Amino acid sequence: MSEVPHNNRVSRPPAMTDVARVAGVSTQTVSRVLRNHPYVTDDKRRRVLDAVEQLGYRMNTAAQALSSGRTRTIGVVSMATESYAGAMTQSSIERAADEADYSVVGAQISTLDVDAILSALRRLEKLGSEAIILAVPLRAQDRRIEEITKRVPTVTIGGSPVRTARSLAVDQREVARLATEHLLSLGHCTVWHIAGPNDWVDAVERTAGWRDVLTDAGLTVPPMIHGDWDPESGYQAGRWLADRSDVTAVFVASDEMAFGLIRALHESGRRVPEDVSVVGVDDVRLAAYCTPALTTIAQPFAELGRAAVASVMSRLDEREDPTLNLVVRPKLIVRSSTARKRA
Amino acid sequence: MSEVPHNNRVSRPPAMTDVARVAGVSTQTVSRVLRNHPYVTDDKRRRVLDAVEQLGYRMNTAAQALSSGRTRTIGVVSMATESYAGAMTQSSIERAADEADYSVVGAQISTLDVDAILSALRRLEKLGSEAIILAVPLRAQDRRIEEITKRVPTVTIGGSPVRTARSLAVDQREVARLATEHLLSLGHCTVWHIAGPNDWVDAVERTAGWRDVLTDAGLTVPPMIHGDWDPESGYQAGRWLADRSDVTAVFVASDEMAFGLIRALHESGRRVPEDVSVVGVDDVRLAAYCTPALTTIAQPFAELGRAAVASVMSRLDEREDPTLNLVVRPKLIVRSSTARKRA
DNA sequence: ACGTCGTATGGCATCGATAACATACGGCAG
DNA sequence: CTGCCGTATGTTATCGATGCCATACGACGT
Repeated sequence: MSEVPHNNRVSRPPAMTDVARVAGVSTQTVSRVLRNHPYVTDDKRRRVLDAVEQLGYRMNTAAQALSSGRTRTIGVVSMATESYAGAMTQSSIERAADEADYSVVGAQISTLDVDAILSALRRLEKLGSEAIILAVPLRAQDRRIEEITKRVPTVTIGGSPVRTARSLAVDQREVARLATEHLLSLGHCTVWHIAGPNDWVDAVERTAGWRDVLTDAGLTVPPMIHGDWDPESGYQAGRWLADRSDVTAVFVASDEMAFGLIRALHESGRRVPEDVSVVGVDDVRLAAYCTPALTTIAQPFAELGRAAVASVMSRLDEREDPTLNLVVRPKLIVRSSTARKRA
Repeated sequence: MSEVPHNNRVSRPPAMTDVARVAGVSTQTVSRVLRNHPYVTDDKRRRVLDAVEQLGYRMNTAAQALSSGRTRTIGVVSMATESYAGAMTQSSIERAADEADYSVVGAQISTLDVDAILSALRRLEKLGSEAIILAVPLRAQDRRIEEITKRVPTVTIGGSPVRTARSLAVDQREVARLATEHLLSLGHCTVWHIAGPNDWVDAVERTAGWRDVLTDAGLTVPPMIHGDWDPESGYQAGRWLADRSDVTAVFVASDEMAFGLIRALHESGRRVPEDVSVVGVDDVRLAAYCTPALTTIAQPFAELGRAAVASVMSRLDEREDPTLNLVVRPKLIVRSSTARKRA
């Protein structure tokens, strides 16, 4: 052995050989103890554990990954984690992974296109992610993406189903249906809609659900307005809607835009819910506390994140996927931003 | 060489030797090309790159980490990333790290105590994090934590300064001062305070700042109420405050609690801002769009996250820390929840 | 008494990349 | 013409852990 190790670190943290030497066993036995393999006597097991304790030894993840081919890491591709839904999902994924003793590496994309997603996926694959959770609202399917998801077990959350991946999502048409039917049931003649951006599946699905309900009921479908999820865009939409006295019910694709809308209506002297009923989506934490308290559709983000982790875990362990029959239902929460249409 | 590699994978992804063989050079040359080392002729460089392209080769991170001792990974310990502040910080860190071509592994803790933080830190260290960003509002100092931060470059965000780590934070006393002085300047006789939990530094600092301003002005310090950051706790506090007619100005330690408070006041028939002025902290996205639009103290979370990354990066590269003279200032944003005290 | 089996343990090659060292070559100063 | 130096490239040991195989030992059935 030369004086200086090739990577030039002078004093290195204890390695398995150190533990083995102190415990008077082979590295192989140390390895077995640490991974709870059978065929180790209690005596040696104890000596190894003592040595580990004494040296403050912790296993080198890189070496383990290289040798075993397993990284105990899952990758998460996401977008807009600073939004309520994004943050909730991300955070529940991390907690669930943590419980399974897996680490999470994130790859955030800032633009919603195939190239961005691809580069994120490639990065995660290179890092050796054993599984990937794809939590982007991508609509397009892409062959190159599917190639990667064929190699590494993938679950998509809320994105369009990649053919080769398991897909978990709240049914966004159902979300729209709940909202729209709630408004119709209050006697409104039709329901207006402030949609999210067209490249988000969720947005498109909500729009479709909204349109379906109206069409099925034989009602006219009012022109749709597009927002960008930001409250400001809801506000702008509201400025425009406030002038039209025939607007009495609006389904807004997100709570944040909904509050923007309500503010605009308020400023124009149209009261919510007396003059206009508003339903949002997400049930953000402030929904119940702003005025008026917002009627909205809650989505089980945390459950979705947990389910995503459970699903990929089951695939890694070659167990049956516990989420196969899982149905995550959106839920209408009626508060004070909706009311029966005035005569 | 045996037929089956020891880790039992049948067809492995291309390794550097494969690239070397195809390009007709040694692995060393491949390595040099990939890391832009000098002393490689253009001819070979091209052949290597071609081979890389042809094989779809990507370097094995685990092997690289093991061999070089560098993981290009930074760890982030955080709490409550589903809150606005947490999500913003986390997300800005990831973006900044990404630009430096570093990956981020997160370690979320669910309880705010030294043991939780320690185990998170240990996990990150074991994963080989080259640097750690400690974004928890821990108050206590702890020797075991400092031991780790001595080994791996650490920046704390918004936590109490660990002696061995660089600390970045918005001055929370200043936050409180801005809020309290704003309210006093509107003619209020004193300012009430809904604080955050006592184990959060930020909360304690805000309380201290609030108390200082009142004391310096020779005013009586009203009893303080503790919340838990959740809007509901602001609401509960509001139920209690609403009965006291001498309450005309409240500084709330977070926007979410502030909206809870406002709702409670509203329900009790006390108007904001006519009867009671309210200032929050954070400037959440909805602050400007709920009614009344909330006067609040904005904090530059994104800037803080970027600065944290810049700081640890500079230490890894042994450059001068660009954030040494960085001052991140909170900013008062006056909206409609505060008004001059009525005569 | 002896082969067999299950338990317990160690030796060695290996994963994929990098650092350190060795080597080969061409140009240029003396 | 020789020796030295900078460029260009290959060889080998190494990082730290694991898989596979060999081996050793005691118990047990025959």
